[in-house]
Amino acid sequence: MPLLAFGSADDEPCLRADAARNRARLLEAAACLVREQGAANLTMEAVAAAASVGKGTVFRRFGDRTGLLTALLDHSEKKFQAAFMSGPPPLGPGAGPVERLGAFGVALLRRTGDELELQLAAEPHPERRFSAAPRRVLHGHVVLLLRQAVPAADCELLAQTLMGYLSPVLVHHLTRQCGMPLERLEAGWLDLVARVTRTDFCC
Amino acid sequence: MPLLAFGSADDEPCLRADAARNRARLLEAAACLVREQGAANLTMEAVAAAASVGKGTVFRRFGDRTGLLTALLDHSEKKFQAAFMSGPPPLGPGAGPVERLGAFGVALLRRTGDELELQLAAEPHPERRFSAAPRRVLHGHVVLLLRQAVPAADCELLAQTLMGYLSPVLVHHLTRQCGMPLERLEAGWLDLVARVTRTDFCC
DNA sequence: TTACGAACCGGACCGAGGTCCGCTTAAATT
DNA sequence: AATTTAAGCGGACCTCGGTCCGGTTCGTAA
Repeated sequence: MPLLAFGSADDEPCLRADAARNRARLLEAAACLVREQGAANLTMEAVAAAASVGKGTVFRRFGDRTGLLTALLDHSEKKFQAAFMSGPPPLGPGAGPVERLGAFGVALLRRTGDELELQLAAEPHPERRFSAAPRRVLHGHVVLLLRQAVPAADCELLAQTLMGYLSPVLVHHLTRQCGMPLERLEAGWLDLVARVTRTDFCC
Repeated sequence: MPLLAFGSADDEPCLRADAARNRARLLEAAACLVREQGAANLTMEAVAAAASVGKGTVFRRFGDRTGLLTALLDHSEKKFQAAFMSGPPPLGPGAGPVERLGAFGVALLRRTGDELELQLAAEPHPERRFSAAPRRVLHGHVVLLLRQAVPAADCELLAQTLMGYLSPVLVHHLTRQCGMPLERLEAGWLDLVARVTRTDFCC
């Protein structure tokens, strides 16, 4: 019963030395291939070959294509999570929930705008689309903010609605296929947040 | 230069007799297989075999897997379109835009609830997800109603948001994976419409 | 009736994601 | 150093969506 040391630095622990080395080589090779020929054209076999590794190894380590792409996005993901969970306001704690919600969407839109290729290619299969870890974290955060802003509403559903607006496929469609500038999406987001969180039934 | 007669009854015209016959056989075979083993397990080769037809024929007729599944949904789709475009209120013309919007979502949620399997399996690839014909029709209708209800808003974006709430994958996740009753989704829709279309900045 | 050409057909073929299983090797134990 | 064992490895293999192209058939027009 071997006891393995913790992972060298950043991610999940307990990988054997050779496994960790291969993992790193695979990620590097994948990133390189994505740079060269785009994420959409990335094939698992090419990654394996570029890393001088068997195809099976890729799948054992990352599960499937989506898993590999997601791993490529992991760094940016973690950074973003840190920003809205413990960073400075208005994104992080310290501002009001509605203001944070606005900042959250704008920041996420910009990040998605940058990594669009990867984000699109990394979209999980329908069954996992809402249960994938990164999505759950973002969703949970939105729920949290909504509960503060509009406690009376069905925040689960509202959060799903808002998250839908920020989904990579929609951003891709609106910016690339419809030619909208990202600024319009940002304005749309702020307006949406304002409408959704309007709690008063005055008049 | 042969001139072909119009299609027998319902759909696109100008199919050669044998082609039309094969098309019908394929649809019937596909429907049968879906009934028997579920839409998710439907393979194109099985459909071709069940219809006693070559594989190439299936793809020539329907383009791809999504096209075939979409064709299976075509009847229900047309019926639904007729209902909100020229049917009785509150779904059809005659009621106010907000009321129609509410009825639209509720009706669509119910329809999706029924055909969930098929709707999921028929989801187009990311590039076409928003440009597929059925989606464009529904989206256009929502835009129309929104322009009447909230002319000052960015109705394109608002419509995308609302459509996102009604997307089959989300409905599947909420009802099947989270166990929410459809009624909750319907209530959520009505609330969402109310929030989004609230036009007054009183107080 | 015959001849013609466009539309159609079928199934061999390809590419890529994903699985499987016998072999190898890192690491803990003695 | 020798032993043990679970984790890791690789690449043959499978499935399935999608393409291709030589042969066939339908519909038309002479």
